[in-house]
Amino acid sequence: MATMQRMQAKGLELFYSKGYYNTSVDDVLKELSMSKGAFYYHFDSKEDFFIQIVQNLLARKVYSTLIEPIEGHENPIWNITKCFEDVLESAVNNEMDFGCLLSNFLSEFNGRNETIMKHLNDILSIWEVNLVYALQKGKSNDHLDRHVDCEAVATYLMSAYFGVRTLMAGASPSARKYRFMGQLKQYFRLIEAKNVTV
Amino acid sequence: MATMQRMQAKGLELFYSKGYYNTSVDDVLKELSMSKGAFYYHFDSKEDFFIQIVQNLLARKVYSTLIEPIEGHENPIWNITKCFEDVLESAVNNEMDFGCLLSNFLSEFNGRNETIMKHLNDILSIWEVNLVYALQKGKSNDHLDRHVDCEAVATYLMSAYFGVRTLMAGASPSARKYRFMGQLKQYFRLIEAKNVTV
DNA sequence: ATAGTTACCGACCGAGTCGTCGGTTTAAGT
DNA sequence: ACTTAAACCGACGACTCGGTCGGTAACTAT
Repeated sequence: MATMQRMQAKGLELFYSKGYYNTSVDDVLKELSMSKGAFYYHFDSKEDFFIQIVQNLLARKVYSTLIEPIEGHENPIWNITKCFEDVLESAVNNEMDFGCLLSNFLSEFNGRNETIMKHLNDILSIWEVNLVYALQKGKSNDHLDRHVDCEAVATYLMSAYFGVRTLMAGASPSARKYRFMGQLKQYFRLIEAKNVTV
Repeated sequence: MATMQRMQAKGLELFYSKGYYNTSVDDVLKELSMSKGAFYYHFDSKEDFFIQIVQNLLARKVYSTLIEPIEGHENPIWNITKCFEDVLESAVNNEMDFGCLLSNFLSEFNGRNETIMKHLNDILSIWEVNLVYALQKGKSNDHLDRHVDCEAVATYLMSAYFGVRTLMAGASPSARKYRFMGQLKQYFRLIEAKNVTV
């Protein structure tokens, strides 16, 4: 049991830094000083290994970093702002960012592995559903303008988040985070209660 | 000459659909019915091949689809809206989207190949510079509110674009494009002249 | 004691990878 | 007709990859 978890944790770490196709099973094993036999005792294949990681580690971490923080009955705009701020700050500090992982893996597997894409899309849609739900609750609590299209806002927020992570990977992450958050806050003023939107 | 260009065009096509690390030189050669000899006569290595493609094809296409359309003295907001609309529409129709390519490659090479990352970042920063310039010109032409932070808007727009492309790759691209563009237009109302922003 | 199960080892296989190299064709120059 | 060089061929080497398999040590049940 502990072995499986060690393998998964290290696997996620390497897949995160080098990508799935660019990380070999031997790479993972070498870092753990373990053998091929141990690996194939616990997992059917490299793909199975990855899917286990997605379900056990990625899904839970996306939940705890991107979904849980925006639950509750407070103003969803404030919650989402705080959530993005936190997660981007940890990204600046080179900590593992599970939302970014999701976005990277979506790019890497898109059109290349249907099975894995399905699992990733499941996580994506859970995030989406929860965002929409949080926004709708915000509407009924009079935090959001009642003309707001919650699905559209959710799509827009997910886009913006994925995009800024790609961009931050390129150069000057700190400056880009700052600029991005500034504009996001501007955007949020639009959908706040008391503003009229279409 | 013609041979090199055929190779590069096919190379871009395959790297786009399968990724760089997941496409072998033999894959490209097989589709062209050409030999290893021909390949290594024209290019030093697979990496050299890719860099040539980036400089010759990707850079030019990014220019013609994302930069040229927003040049000129008209309202940059209108230009950018139209530009994004067009390029996302072609993405919906499964045509090759060079902005998306840029974003995919940024993910794929991030932390894995410094040399290639440098070339990609060059293209990225050309796009950024031109966006900022177009926005600044819009400010002096009174299309944009004069309090707008052009760098921040550019960062935000690039983020949003990259993100929505990642998201559209997942599922229901058409619906997501529609929702995204709707919110983008809302955002643009904020930075138009006559609105006050911070 | 013995038999069975769990967890693990690591040599090995075949397929595929990038890149090399000796050789061939084609076309132009003299 | 002869030389030369550009363009191209494809077998091959060196290596990496995911995955297999026969073996083994430790523990448990009987």
